[in-house]
Amino acid sequence: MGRKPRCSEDGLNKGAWTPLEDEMLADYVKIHGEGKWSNIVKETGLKRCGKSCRLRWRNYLRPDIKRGNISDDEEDLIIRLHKLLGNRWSLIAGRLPGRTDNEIKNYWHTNIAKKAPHSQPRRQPRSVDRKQVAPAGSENGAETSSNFKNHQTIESQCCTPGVAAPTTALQENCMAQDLGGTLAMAPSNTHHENVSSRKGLASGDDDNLSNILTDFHYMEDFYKILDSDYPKLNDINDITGTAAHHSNNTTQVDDDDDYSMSINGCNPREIAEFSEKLLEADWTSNNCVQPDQGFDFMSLLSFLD
DNA sequence: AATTAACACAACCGCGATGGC
DNA sequence: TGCCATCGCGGTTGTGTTAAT
Repeated sequence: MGRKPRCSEDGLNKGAWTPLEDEMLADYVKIHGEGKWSNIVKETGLKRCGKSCRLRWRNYLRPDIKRGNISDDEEDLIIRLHKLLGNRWSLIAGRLPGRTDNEIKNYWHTNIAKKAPHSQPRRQPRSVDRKQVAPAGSENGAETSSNFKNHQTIESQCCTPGVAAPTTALQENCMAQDLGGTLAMAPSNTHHENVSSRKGLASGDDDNLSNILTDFHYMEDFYKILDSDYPKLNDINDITGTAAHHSNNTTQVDDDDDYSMSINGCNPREIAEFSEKLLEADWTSNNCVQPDQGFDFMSLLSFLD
């Protein structure tokens, strides 16, 4: 719907940015702030489309950008988050202070993906004319990029029509409490677009129960993927002191509740509450972690351990 | 030193989502 | 309610740099 003309039209510049263009863009943002990218052309005379300006600012000019030298810890976190989230680069970037989605995506393709046992090089050797390679979506093209798509990611689980996960209530409940609390530790601010808006993640709305349940399937895989120790969940119970009864008793749910039954003994209301809790953590914004906010990077890493 | 292959990353493209009118 | 402008995202491409021959 209603697409603007491409950047290449209207006599706008393309390709590498010049220092002068960078300066003009930075000056504009300094004065007007981020957003309203399309006004830049009108107000500054910069011959770039708004889209290009936004990208340049977000990926290159922003003052809090940390460039180059992705540390081992960061790489480890990227790998784990990728297992968790799939190719949701912006979400991954949101957990890596100063890193951009583009940078992480590039880093993944050039450094991490090729280390993966089952992955193939992203690009064809130069001897192969790229024009002859089938475009993405066709069988050949899909093969190249599907190394990532085929990853058994939680995202794919999320997108699957909701089916109650076959995990035990105890596991779900414990994971919920553990994960919810841990995620909440991450500094966050609100962002108009969050996980729920993109993927229909639960927001406490009864209509989203299936999504909630799917998300707990997600949690199950999450722990599997991260090689977590399920038996340790008992220890978590001891800490939270709230989940133990679920292992022995089927939770009763109010009759007037839309949740007509408990799911494997796990109270759906608790699931919903957890989901809300989960969503309190902003998983999308690159701004969620500012350099001066003391982001507990190691805490997140240890959580993922 | 010249050529070729591979890498690294900036930038572009198309699409979906969202909000305003 | 539908249209349009805009934004944000993920996938892909282009191109400069580096390594290998």
